[in-house]
Amino acid sequence: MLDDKLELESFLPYRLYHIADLVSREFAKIYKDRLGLTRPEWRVLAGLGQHGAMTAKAIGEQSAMHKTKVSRAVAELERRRWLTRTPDETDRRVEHLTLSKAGQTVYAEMVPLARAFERRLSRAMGAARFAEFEYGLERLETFMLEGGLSDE
Amino acid sequence: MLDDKLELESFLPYRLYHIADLVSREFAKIYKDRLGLTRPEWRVLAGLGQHGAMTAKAIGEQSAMHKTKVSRAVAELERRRWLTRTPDETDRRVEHLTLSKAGQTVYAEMVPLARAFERRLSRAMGAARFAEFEYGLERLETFMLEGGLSDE
DNA sequence: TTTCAATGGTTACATCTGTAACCAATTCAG
DNA sequence: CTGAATTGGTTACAGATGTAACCATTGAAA
Repeated sequence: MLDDKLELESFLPYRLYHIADLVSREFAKIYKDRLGLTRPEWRVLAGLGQHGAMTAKAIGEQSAMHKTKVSRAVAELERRRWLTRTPDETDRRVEHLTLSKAGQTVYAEMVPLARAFERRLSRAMGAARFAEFEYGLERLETFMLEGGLSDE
Repeated sequence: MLDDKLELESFLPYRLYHIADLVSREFAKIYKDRLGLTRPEWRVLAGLGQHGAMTAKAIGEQSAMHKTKVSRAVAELERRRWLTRTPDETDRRVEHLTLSKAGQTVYAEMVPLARAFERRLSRAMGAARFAEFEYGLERLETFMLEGGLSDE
């Protein structure tokens, strides 16, 4: 290929972002339709369902969301009574968030949707290639979080 | 793993999106710092540099951007005199966009930055794994654009 | 022709996101 | 202790994005 041109379609950062976006939107369509969740709300629910009780800060860390995003998603889920806040006994800045019964029900619906979606992807790629791909992501993530930052 | 819980950190759509975001932001930092470009502007420039002259519509198709995003990025690049518009001879709705001299200079600066960044990723993953990973993306993309849509 | 649907592109509006400022509570240093 | 710096969390504001409405032009049908 010519050295003074760049083929956008095969440039990895572009490709990666584009495809991630396709996948994410496609999946979001599913849970938005059936459960009325936005992506941040889905993630909060996923965190609480998985861990039982978390602070807003912990949710942000686990799911890579900005604290304002978490704050807003939590407020909305609380409004729908899918979670409740419990003040921490010893540190009154902190609130522990837990899913309500209703929230647990929604979580129980969202898990199989997620599994099914992932299974579709895995099948489309082939299980072996899927695993290999996940490992590639692993490497990429490690690199980005560690060394990637400094110029070469 | 328990069947009624989902491990967010290893859920592919989440992982994929998160890592794509990391990569994209990291790369954006570079060209924003050095060239003062937003992501949509970078993509428009990439399209024009690669193809010479395009309509706004074609740019949107090549780089997977909504037409309003393209419209705004083009307006900004025009304001900086990095591209010019030429009305189509036969269809007066259409404008052909081309890089100005200044625009070509910026393009010439952005290409090596892109290559260098991609090379860093490739090196971090190992060339073989990188290629395998690209192929995985390929499969994923095909699936999303074709069959992925219908419920299983 | 004349009319009506479709197309390239821009703009108005609502929504979402991040930055920064903020509040209350807590911790740490002197 | 007391005051400054830190932390969990919310909110105000500004910027980016998508949806929908729009304008001008073209194509197709009657």
